[in-house]
Amino acid sequence: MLAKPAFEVQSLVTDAELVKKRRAQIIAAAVDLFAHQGYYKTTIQDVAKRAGVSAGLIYQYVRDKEDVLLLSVLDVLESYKQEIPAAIAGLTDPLERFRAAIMAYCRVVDQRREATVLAYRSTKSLSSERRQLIMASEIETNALIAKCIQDGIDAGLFRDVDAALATDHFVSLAHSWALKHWRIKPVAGFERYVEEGFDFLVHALLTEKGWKHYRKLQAEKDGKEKKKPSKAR
Amino acid sequence: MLAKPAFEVQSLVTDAELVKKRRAQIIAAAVDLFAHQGYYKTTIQDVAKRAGVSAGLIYQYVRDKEDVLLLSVLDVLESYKQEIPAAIAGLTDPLERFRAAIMAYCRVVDQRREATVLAYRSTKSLSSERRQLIMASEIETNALIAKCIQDGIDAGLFRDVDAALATDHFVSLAHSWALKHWRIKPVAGFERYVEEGFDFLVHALLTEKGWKHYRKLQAEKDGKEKKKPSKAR
Amino acid sequence: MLAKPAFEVQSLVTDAELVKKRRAQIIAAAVDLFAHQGYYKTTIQDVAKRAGVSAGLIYQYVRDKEDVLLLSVLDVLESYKQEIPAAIAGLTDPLERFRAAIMAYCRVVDQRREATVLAYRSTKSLSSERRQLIMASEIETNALIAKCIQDGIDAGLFRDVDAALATDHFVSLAHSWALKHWRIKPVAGFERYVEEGFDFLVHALLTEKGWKHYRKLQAEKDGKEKKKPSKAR
Amino acid sequence: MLAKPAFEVQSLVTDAELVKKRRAQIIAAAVDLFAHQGYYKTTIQDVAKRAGVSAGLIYQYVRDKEDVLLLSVLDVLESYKQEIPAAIAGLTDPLERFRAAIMAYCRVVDQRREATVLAYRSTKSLSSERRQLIMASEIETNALIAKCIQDGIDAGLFRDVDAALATDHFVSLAHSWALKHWRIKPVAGFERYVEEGFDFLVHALLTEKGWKHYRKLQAEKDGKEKKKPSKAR
DNA sequence: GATGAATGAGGCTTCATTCAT
DNA sequence: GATGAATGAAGCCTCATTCAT
Repeated sequence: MLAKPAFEVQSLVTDAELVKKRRAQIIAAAVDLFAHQGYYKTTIQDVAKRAGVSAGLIYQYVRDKEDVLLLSVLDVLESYKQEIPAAIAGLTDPLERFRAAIMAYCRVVDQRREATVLAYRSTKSLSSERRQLIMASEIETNALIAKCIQDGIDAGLFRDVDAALATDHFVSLAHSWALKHWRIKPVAGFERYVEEGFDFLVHALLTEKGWKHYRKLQAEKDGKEKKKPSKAR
Repeated sequence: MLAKPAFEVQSLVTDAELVKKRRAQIIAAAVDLFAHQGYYKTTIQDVAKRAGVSAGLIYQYVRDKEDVLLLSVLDVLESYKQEIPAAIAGLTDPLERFRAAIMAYCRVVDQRREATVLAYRSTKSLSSERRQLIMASEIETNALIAKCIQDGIDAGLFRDVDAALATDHFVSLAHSWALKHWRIKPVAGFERYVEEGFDFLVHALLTEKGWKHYRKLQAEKDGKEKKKPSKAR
Repeated sequence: MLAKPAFEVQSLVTDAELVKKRRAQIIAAAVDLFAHQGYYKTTIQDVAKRAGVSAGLIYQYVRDKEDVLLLSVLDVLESYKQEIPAAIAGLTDPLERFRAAIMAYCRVVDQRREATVLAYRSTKSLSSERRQLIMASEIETNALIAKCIQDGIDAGLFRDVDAALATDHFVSLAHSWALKHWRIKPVAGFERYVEEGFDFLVHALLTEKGWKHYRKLQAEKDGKEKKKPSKAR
Repeated sequence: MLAKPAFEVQSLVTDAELVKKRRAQIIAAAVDLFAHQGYYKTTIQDVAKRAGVSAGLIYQYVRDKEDVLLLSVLDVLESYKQEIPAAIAGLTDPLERFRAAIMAYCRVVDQRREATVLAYRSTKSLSSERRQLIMASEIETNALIAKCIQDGIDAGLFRDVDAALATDHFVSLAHSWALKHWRIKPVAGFERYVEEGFDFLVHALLTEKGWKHYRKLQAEKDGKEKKKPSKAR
């Protein structure tokens, strides 16, 4: 999924349509391979073979191997920036919006679990210049979450905490699912992990007023679903 | 700091004392280099030079380069297992113990920030067999925290949550300081990050009874320190 | 300047006029690039871009990259064969003709200094078959000079030396200006280099009779120019 | 022949004796291959094989392939700087010394004909920094010749010409033997080429006094040798 | 005739590992 | 036990050449 073209990376090929197509091909192969065997253990030949192109071709679309990594990581991060807004579109209640945003974040992390780990591990392998792009993308995503929290604060549902710092706890929730999957999965499936994780953290955020609202929403949900009552109350 | 010898790694040299000394030498150099330039960009020759030994020597104390990584990461993780018990020794109050444990965790992460990132990034580079050792170490550390939480639950100070899952949120707090340092540092120094982070998360844990106790402890602390009142209440 | 079409090089294109035009385009770009960055550091893509054509096009007018080099070097050598006869046309005095020939040689070398160096450096890079063409061209040029010397000998102005061997000294004069430019230029500009160089070498050639004639010509020239009296007498 | 160690090129190996030996090995192979097939057509693997070492080894003694070229060319140029002083040591007569110097120059060029061509062709392939070293070496050699000429001028044997410019003509004589060998060899063997070449050029240099001296030396030589009377008188 | 995307062979270089001293 | 020179496999990247459009 090549969300937003990383126009910063130059290509020798001029046809924009082709560049987009080829890059998608290359990045799809690269994300897959990098995520599973790591950046350094994956050769450009591997990527080429997986993408069904020649090794030389890759160098018509990226400058070097590191560029492939950059594009791969950006591709993952861009998918966050796509999914979160999509998930909260249409929702108006601040608490619901916030919940939906976190759930969407967790969901996309789950869908691209290995890729998320890749993004985590590989940023340091990039040149400082390229690392900036990654960081910028991460900041953008965080801003989406922070906005939800701030809206909750403004609505009196959340305590008046530093939205940016609070954001990190929820972001960590999503990331940890990928990073600590090996440990968490055995004790809790994705659903329970996310539900309980959110429930736990939101406890730290809700005001008295927020509490009532939260319980009402839970009740509605439980009514509809009649299942998975969270253990923590 | 080579806490507990990773006896699993074989050495050609028999003198245990010498093995310990040489490994400490090698690992100190390796952690430093791996943490700053990454595992793959660091050569064995680099490590040898930094450690003040010959490249050949290293192969008398480890099987291959990956062993050096394993020992390096274990070294970092061991330091967690050392610091946390040391920090809570002597404390009896469950809340105080828990707080001290988390603070110690954060502190050691801060002291070895780059090394913590190394541990995070590199686990996947290890062979599955070696990765088990890392995971085992992490589980041990987590158990230290989980025990504190369980004690709090048993004392009626914390809600009856899944201690293992709750542990993760606090562990993430410590790890995030290293992983997201570039983003967090500018908005909050270590002290504030840790204080507010703990305060935020503990909100999600405290029972009514726990609340009163927590406030009393805070008051005592503030009384002693008369500074840095946390913004979030 | 594509003096005489190197008809030996085959082209896929049949229209002779077009071949001539395209080759001139390609060679002009190639000479420039080869001369400045060397044959091996110049890619066909470079040449194509400079010539304003596609890389594929070049292969419709030459067999391979070496052909481009051959044509480039021939182009340079052909310009010698053009300039020298042009310079002595109209002159009848053997000494004047000789002088004019050498001066013309030096001048064209000066005008295409980098290209001359290219011709020097690159002959060995060509296949033996192609090298023959280069050598043949050089021999032709030398013959032009040798003829002048022989005429001088026949006129009793020059000693009865081996014209072919004597030719080399004067040819070296011209070539050295290009080859040793970096060293000579700082101590002597083109004018002085050529004047003194010719004056020096012609000393070795003149008979008693030639001497008188030479001095008369110099006097006439000095009379006209009233400047730059050569230091060597 | 590794005349003077090119200390400017760094090596990873510390043992100076070994560096000298290995470099000699590598350079001998490289000069040979570069001279015959050209720098770009020769691979490092070729050099390694010819030198009887592994490809990796070479990189313990040079930084990159260009360094091998630099050392190769310097090696050739250094041999000039060795031979010329050796040839004139013991001689006192300025004309004899000059003659001996030129003859030595021609002789060493003849002995390392292909290598001389290499030096000529390859200088431009070097980075500007490395090219400086080559130029410096060439200037040193020229200074040896220029000194001889100046001595001849001071002794009243040679005309008062610019010694540096006159040097070039004689240097060209030596170089041309290598560069134009394919053309000259068929018409004149080395002996005749050098004898006549020197005789020709020295004509341009001698004063009346020098002339007499030169003829006397020639007579002595002819008396001793009773052969090869030069055609030019 | 012209284009330029695609190919893939091949070279330079690095570096984990070995082993003779 | 320690050294460090030597090895050689392997990877990134370039670029001459081709060919479908």
